[in-house]
Amino acid sequence: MKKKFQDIYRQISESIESEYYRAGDTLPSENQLAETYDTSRETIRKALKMLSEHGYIQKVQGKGSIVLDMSRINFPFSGVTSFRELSQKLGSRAKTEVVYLEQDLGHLEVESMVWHVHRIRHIDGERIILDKDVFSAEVIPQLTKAICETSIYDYIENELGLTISFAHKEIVIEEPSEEDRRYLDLADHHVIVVIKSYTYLDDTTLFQYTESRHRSDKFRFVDFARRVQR
Amino acid sequence: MKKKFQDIYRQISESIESEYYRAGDTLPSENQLAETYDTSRETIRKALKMLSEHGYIQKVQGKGSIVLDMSRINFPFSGVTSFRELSQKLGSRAKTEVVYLEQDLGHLEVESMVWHVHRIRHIDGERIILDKDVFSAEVIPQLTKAICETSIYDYIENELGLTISFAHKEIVIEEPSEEDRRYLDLADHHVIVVIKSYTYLDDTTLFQYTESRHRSDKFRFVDFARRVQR
DNA sequence: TTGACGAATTTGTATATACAAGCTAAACTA
DNA sequence: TAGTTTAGCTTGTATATACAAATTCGTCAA
Repeated sequence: MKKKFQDIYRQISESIESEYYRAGDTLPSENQLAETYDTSRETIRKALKMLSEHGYIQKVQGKGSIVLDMSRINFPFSGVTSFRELSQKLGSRAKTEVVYLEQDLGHLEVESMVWHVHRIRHIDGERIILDKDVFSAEVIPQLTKAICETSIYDYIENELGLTISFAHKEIVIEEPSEEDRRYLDLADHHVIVVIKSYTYLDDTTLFQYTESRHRSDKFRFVDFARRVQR
Repeated sequence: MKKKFQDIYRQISESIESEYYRAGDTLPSENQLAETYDTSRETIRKALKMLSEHGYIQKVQGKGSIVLDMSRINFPFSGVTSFRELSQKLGSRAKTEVVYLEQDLGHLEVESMVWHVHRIRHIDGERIILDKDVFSAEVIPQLTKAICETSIYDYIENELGLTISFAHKEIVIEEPSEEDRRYLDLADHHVIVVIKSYTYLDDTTLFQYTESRHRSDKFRFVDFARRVQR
């Protein structure tokens, strides 16, 4: 199937990012867009719903769809994103170093075989982030240093054909552990920002637990949030 | 209008929270639900979409809608939420103290009249959070100490009839300022978690800038996030 | 001039139909 | 028995229609 509404979403979001539509502008009406893209109004509405959820536009009944100012969202950390995808924005400034890779009998929801991966994320030559991952070996039978250095998410989605779907995340502040001190360039920063996340596949199986340990001065979390209705 | 799909969302979400449907269960099919609630399948789908976005269920094509384990989300901070709404979960353990309330010519997107509100949030008798708000006086003509002590959001939505819609948020770690030291019980915690947020109304007007300054040991950010498609 | 009213436009909700795509389990075949 | 196919279920996408609700703006009247 074509997934027309996703194509339309992509086209309009690109038009907003390239500033063909500017912040404050009103998009063409749903009926106009339906004619432009030779489709039905409902399909347009699905695309606009996505744009609204991702912070591109605000819909106002009776008025239209107003383009929002996306420029403030310059570090889209929200959502489930891999360091690989993030580092593409940083370019050559980011590097990954695998310091530990083992398979053993561990605990991830239930007792079973798991992979342990510890990685140091370098940014501008400094060791800023320590990622400690636990992966289910049932889901990921094989794991190599090369995969860990590039992108595990890429491997899971494109090589294994699995679909990563959602995550529970938690951010807390901790004292640096002995391990943090060894692997990170802490200087005189005396706290660590820890992002703990449980990541799930399409079929709701838990396949990853991560502790992403950040040097506090380099940590920044940016989010776009809609008010939830009660 | 009735907004059937919201009613259905509420009913099903309550059924999940009361554990009528348990984690791992499959909900009745969309066609069955449509018959049960005497409505069309599209209306059911809108309700299920909301449940999915809020982390209640996971939809799997060809299989059904699987109930997720919500129990890990015990401090739903994500989304745009007021301290008032949060403190309801804390019960009598939370208290608000207004330490500053002034109107003057300030800067919120453009030079105009604004309200400045500084509030200390007490939890279990300790001064944990310092909230520094800037409100547009155009949107909120009148503001009293009593309103600031209960809930400004409540006042805006129920008294003024305005609709709070979305926010840009940013979380960073900072050194405590002189003000932080004066107003908070910092003990020997030497960093502050700062949540900066810009909050907007329905019609995309910016009406609030907030710096919510938390003692780091009491800070916890919990989130449910779906993987964004590219 | 000002206010009230109403028509036109825009988004929101509800319903119906059709077919595609993915999963499961029964039926079938070698 | 073991593997394959198929039928029937599930959710996903696309389309069409109808009416409700909110906004905008022109028209009309006092």
